[in-house]
Amino acid sequence: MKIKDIAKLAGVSIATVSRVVNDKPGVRDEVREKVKEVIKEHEYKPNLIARGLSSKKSNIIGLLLPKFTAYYTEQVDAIINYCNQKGYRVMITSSVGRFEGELKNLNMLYKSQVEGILYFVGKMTEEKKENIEKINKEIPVVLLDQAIEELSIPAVLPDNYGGAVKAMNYLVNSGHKKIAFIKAPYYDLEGEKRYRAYQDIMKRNNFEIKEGYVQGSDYSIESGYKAMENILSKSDQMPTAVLASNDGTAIGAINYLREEGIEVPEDISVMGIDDIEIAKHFIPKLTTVKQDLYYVGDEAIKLLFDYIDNKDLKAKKLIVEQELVIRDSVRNLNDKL
Amino acid sequence: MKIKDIAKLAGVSIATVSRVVNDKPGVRDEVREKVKEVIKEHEYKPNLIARGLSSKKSNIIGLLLPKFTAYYTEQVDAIINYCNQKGYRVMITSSVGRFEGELKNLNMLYKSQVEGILYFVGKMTEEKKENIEKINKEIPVVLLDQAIEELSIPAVLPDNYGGAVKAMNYLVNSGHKKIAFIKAPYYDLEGEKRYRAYQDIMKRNNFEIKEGYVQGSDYSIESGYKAMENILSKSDQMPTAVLASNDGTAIGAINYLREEGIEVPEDISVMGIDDIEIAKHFIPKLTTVKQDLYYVGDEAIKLLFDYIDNKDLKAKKLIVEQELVIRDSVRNLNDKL
DNA sequence: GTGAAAGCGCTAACAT
DNA sequence: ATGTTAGCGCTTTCAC
Repeated sequence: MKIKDIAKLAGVSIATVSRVVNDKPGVRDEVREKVKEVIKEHEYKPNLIARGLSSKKSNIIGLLLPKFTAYYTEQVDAIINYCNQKGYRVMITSSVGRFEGELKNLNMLYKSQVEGILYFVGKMTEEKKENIEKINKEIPVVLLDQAIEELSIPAVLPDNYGGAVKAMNYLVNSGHKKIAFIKAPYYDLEGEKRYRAYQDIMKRNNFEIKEGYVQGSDYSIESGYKAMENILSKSDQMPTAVLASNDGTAIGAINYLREEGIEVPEDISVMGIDDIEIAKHFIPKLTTVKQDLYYVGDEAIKLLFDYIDNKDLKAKKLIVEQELVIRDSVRNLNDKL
Repeated sequence: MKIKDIAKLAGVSIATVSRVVNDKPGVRDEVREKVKEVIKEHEYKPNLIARGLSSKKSNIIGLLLPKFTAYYTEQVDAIINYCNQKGYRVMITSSVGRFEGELKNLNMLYKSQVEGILYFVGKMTEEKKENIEKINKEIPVVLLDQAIEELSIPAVLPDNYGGAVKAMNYLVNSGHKKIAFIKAPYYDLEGEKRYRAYQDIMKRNNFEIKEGYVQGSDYSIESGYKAMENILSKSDQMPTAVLASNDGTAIGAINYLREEGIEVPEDISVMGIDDIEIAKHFIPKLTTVKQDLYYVGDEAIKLLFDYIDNKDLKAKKLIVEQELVIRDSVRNLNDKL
């Protein structure tokens, strides 16, 4: 069934059918009803590809992810919901970490005539920056996870600096002075902000960052376990608390401590960042800083549509606040045990 | 840049450009090189929408999910990877649980001329069955999560019955006789199979399913907590082990037990199903049955392509085996403590 | 081996 | 208010 068939069946021209399909004015109610009837009876469904070609508007939003992991589900969920509800379709792409794949996928979206791209940056590189800048000249792009400081491209980011500050202040207010830190991978610019927050708060309080207190991770639970091991083995003074860059590494750290017979939070306090689902069910329930990822996704897609509607919009960088979630993994040293 | 511009620039016809773009024969090497050069220089990228209309082949696969949750990430990851690598794009859709939304999304995929649909069924209803049957007459559909017994539609399913049997046998071999069960939600047909396995194994061993031993859940951690509470309060004889329908409810159950001061696995053993990421990091490390979801997704997309290539293929229902993962949450009653 | 031309199924400008 | 028609950017016969 195509528009031509419906036109013939309804005894009108294809232009008229097109008008009623698209709810456009200029058709007598009587005729409109008749056409609608025929459409319904024959279950006519317009070919969106043809429509796209003709109208030069695809009604498709492109999504570009590095590897597809649980971290993205809420954001992607928000994006899909918003688009589907608005009558937009979303084309999703993931690059399994390899950069060539990412470039290929970016081009695929471009060739698909998507109206805008939501780009989850993941690991930022110079090459990537160039490509993003280039594509953004043709198609509106909104960045997630990481912004490009020097470029005027809209982005929505969690307030990682502010969130880490909140975490650190909570630790400090709970009486902790010897605080260790599990770092994000080096390429995560946003992770660097958390590290800066850690350093700033330590400095502001005149707490010394002892040797061995800062250990790296790749955000995995396993790397958190390893980092905790390093903190203990490489510090001559045991910390009373450790702030992990995400909940996963916090969980890994706790696991290591337990295996060593060190109680959390009695002996050492551990704090995470993210508030992933398991955080509130882990034992001890994880004290962390919440990042509302559904909200982040929602804001990002809205920003993208703003940007599509008004390409000249000043590129806006939206910072989403994080909020402290106090649970059981941090001990208040001011209290008696 | 469109094909016409390239043709002019290269001094050939658009047909020739089309041939080289699509790596088709019938072009002198010399000319082919020349055209490629021009394409490269001007970064010409073919408009896939136009190609789709002209060739009547969209190169798009549709994905239909109920709500988008962490459970789907691995499967979706596998699907996207496979498609992207094959030069296919994937259009993703999620229905936030509401059925009207699902029907709308199904039509959206249809109108988008997708070449095949991967349908994560979630909750099965009569209405849904009809719609699936109908759409499958036009577009190849492969079902995930749940099959429709009476319809000849390909599906790939985890072997939920077999998996639960493995879990139960492990419990039995570990000396457990008083085994409780946390059920899946009623609408999950696959969950029912796990329940049947539980009943069958209990019966085969002449173990009594005591009152209160079977409690419902909605798969959430919270509902597992609640189910465990019910098991304890409604049974006059405490079980020595409980099999949960998924890892989430197993974790909820363990949390409840710990709060009650009941040790796992010393006092009560708890076993899950799924092997979600946190399972191996939870304390105690969760004994469970592994369902390789990446594999499931991979098989599903392969099956879909088979189906697309050969629509008359006898609809195949692929059952993916599950495997026992022994960790620390089940006690062997045959051992001394 | 190469090009001209006829669509693909729509939308949108232009007539009427 | 309705119809005619010219594209949209490609692929694909069919001639040459």
